[in-house]
Amino acid sequence: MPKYISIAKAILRYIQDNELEADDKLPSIQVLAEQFDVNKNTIVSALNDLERQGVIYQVRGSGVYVRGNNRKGYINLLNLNGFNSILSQFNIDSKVIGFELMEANEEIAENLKFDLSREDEEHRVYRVYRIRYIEGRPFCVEESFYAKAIIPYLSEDIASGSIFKYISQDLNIDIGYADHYFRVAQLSQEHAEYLNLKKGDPSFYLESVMHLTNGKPFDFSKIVYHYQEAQFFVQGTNTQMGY
Amino acid sequence: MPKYISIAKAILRYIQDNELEADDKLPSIQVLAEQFDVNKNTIVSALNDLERQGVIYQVRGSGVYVRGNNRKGYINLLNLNGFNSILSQFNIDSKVIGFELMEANEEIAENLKFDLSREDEEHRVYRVYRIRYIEGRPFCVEESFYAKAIIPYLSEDIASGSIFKYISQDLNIDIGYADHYFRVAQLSQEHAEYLNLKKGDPSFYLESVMHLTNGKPFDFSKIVYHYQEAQFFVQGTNTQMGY
DNA sequence: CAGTGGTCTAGACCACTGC
DNA sequence: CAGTGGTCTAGACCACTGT
Repeated sequence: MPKYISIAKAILRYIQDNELEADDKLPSIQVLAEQFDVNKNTIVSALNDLERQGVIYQVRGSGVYVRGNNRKGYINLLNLNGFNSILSQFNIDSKVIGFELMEANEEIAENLKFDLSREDEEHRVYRVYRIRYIEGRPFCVEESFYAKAIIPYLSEDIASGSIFKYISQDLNIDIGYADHYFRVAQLSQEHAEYLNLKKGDPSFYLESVMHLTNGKPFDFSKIVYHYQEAQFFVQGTNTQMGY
Repeated sequence: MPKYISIAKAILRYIQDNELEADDKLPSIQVLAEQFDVNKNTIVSALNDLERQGVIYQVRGSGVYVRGNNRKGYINLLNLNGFNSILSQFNIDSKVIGFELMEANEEIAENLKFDLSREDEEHRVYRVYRIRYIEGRPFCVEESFYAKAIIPYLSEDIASGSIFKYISQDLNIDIGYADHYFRVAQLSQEHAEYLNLKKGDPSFYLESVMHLTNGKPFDFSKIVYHYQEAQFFVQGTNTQMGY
């Protein structure tokens, strides 16, 4: 692991352990460089990483401050698949209600960038259909498709836990980035039953495509959230690049 | 403007002008450094910026690739307030239905971090209530509160255009970061009328707090989106910092 | 193994804040 | 004006990809 990442982790731990709140000041870059015995630029990299994740903000000429969110009960949308798993203070549990190895249909192929006209390509996907619970309450219904070409093995047992953890830690596959698309929709009868709601109730509908670090998509997911449990937040940082 | 920012802009323009698509390859860092006549590290900074914005992805040992196209008709959530305004290919129009200078109530004070017990502090905010149209269709109802201490002047006329542009370009105020909180809700009678929908219809409800680069919040907004028009996307990048 | 991205250092200079 | 963050350079070395 690069120095700047482990330093970023250490700073994050420092913030959490000392229960620093929003707008509390961190030591200066110079001091941090001395403490960690690295060059100033390495600290700058670590801080840029933390800034990007919404942990801190930096003010030129002044100092480095804790950004700290946030409202309780809101879930970081960019956190969903294990990304930036800071503050994932929730107990997540899963019940698998469908599991199979199947051929990709058109929708799946498009999102996972399969070329269905090629015979020599692996077009099978693991389909995982599960209800996820947060602190014991039904939270969302998730239908995920994992490219077998990239995820060679998956089982119902694994799917009942954290698939993300299995992929990144056991298979040692590097997850790179994800695209999330979402909108509001109305519940179908089936989804309503799983979520203890009524047909036609509003719902939060999310589609995600996850990619490896080399740009290959390996997971396409469709998730229907319980509208009373699903409260999200996203932290944005300006980039000077507008216009 | 820093070199790496203008280089990032140039690269983005290059991608757009040449209509590069997802997974197309960019010149190597070395080549870019020669072309722009800067040090390799400056190119690295520019590319990191573009990566953070979801424009490209980098593969070690291989090259730099365009991350590219999102689905059409989806709006970048982090784009809403002028952030990363790449691909803002929409015509946005506004009709002001309420405008006043008022005292902050508790909710506003909390979000803008006013200390209401202090007599010497400016607690007034500009309240802007407007309907926003996208390509002529009602898109959302927005109620925004701008801290007068930071935004000294605002008018109904300005509010009918882009307030963001006014703040950043005319007032020359540096916008730093924003927190977005959202969930699904049901429409009130009033909102339904503005959006040409029915009371009780599902809606996408967003609250945002925008901050200056020095961490001071200056805008608190509550936005109700038309559930058929509001389709969003967010691009996430993994950070190696999980767990 | 040649080419490419990723990290790190040492040092310089600049822009800004706050006393 | 001292301190702090922001940018940039020159150069070194490492990790990985693809042929």
